[in-house]
Amino acid sequence: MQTEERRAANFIEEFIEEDLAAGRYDHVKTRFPPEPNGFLHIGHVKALCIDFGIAQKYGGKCNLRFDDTNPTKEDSVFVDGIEADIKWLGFEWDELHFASDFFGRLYEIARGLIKKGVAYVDDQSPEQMRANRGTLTQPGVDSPYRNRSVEENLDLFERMKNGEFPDGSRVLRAKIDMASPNVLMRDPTLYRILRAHHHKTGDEWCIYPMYDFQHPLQDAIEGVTHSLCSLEYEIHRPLYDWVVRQAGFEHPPRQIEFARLNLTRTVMSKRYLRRLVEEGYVSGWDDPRMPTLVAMKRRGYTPEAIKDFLARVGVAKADSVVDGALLEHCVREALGGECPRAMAVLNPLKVTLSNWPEDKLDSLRVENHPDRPELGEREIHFGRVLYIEKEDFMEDPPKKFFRLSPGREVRLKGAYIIRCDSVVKDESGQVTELNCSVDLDSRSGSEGANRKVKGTLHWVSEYDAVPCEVRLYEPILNADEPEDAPEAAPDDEFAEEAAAPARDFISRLNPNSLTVIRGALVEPVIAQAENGSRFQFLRMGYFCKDPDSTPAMPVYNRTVPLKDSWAKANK
RNA sequence: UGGGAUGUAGCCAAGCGGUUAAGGCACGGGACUUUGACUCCCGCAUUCGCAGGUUCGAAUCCUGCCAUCCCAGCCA
Repeated sequence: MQTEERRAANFIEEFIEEDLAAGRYDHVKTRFPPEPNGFLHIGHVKALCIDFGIAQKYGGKCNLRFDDTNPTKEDSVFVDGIEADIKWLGFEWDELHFASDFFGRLYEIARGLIKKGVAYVDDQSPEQMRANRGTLTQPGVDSPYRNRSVEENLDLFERMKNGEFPDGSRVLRAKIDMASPNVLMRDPTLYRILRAHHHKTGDEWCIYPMYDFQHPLQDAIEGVTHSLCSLEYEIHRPLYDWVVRQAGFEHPPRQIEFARLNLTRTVMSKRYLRRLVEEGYVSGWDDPRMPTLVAMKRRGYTPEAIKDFLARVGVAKADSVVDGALLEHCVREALGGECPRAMAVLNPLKVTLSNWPEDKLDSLRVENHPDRPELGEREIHFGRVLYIEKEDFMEDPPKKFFRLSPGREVRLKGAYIIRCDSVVKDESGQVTELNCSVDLDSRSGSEGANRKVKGTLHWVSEYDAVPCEVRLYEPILNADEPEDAPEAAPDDEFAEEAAAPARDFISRLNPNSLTVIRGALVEPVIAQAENGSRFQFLRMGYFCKDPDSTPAMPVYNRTVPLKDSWAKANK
């Protein structure tokens, strides 16, 4: 192996190496700062991989910090969930912090800004503030309360804290520049009055710091050197720097922004995910169709697959939408070498072998993995009646159909070669059963098995078959339509809703995102496995046993299907 | 119409003035195959949003234009 010099893998690492080389920092410290208002999704994992990955690469540490400054949206169940998710991924944080543990210190820093004359209490209503903020093209105008004395501001701010004023009646603002072309710099709010029960501080506080005040200070307090965040915070950087500088920190952290992850046919906004859960479009945050980590875990994705995916996606500043096929590829690659194989017939078609004695049972040894003999073998049984996949039989097959059809032969994996002699149909003409004959000399492993046969099918004997529920998934959103027919966007005055796209994302939900198959038949190993167990169901994909399983009815989620060039060719 | 950012193949993404523009996914072709899987070969941008300019030489520098994203929460 040749020596490999450490190279910056992306622009963030380039910046860091420049900083290190220039002596601006002599170490690297990062942080992952979620708000505990929901579960982590794969978009967060991109940030996680960057924050933890960079700290590790440069011999530094990464903190986990909860930015819990808005008690109306946060809950400790999310704190627990996020911690569990990060551990599941295999990351280890250095220090664990809560912004709320620093409310006292933040309050003192705010008082310091007031004393410096760069923060003031504003009595304007939210409506007045909005009106006076100006627009993107017009400057704002100063608040009539902007030039209060330091003493009055100090007094008012303390009384805000003491609960003397109703919610929303006053705020603490930074005194910067109401005419700034960057709207965020037009005297941003630093503190608001909010009576809400906080998951950690309870009712101790009735004023809470805003993100733009808390976040940079918390970074500085923790000694973060590089504060990595997504692109939408780019405009906040001047304010971030302003706050840290005004607070007098000597070693200001450097904020660097990168593009967040988007995936095709995937909902990634926390607000929409919440809506899917609350309105019952999915069964919960861990519904396997969700992009959350709890859902991916339940579906059968592994931490390695997810991290590999993010490594392949890379880090850059261009807005992008990554093809979900890349994620699936990473999942298959991670599972392919590991998962034992077994057979499951999702949509059974009964096969009766005319030349096989009624009560004769052959015991067969089959490999658990084609490339890993150390994974051993298992025993399955072959009898007169067995089941194959409905889609593996066609009465009038097209060219290149290598499966079963009248008069044709096919190999049953690990067993015998059979030929279809006749077809049984119901009144409506549907094929309900096949009569086949076995080549008795073709038992797997024997001399007679050593001949070319068009196709090899998976199967389960009636003797072995255990009923199973199988759940198949597709992306939660429909494929993008070529033309986005714009729906009229109602002029709504609610800022909260203004972010909603013209077209309701609910109308884009894929009606086929979940298919439940109740009549599947599987081998005993599959039925008896523990929840969370993974198998490759031969030719059908990777599957993971769901916690909904009962002793009477195992339930499996399809993690991802196998590639299927036949299905593709048929489209 | 203000400010901040971004534009390299179907999708990501290297490239940082000097021979034929990395790599992955997707896609197409072939080999192998008791999984139409896996694996293995081969192919896949005369061109870097567009137009000019500088230069012996430009995806890389300059100018202009176009497109897209972000910002007017007492959310983060």
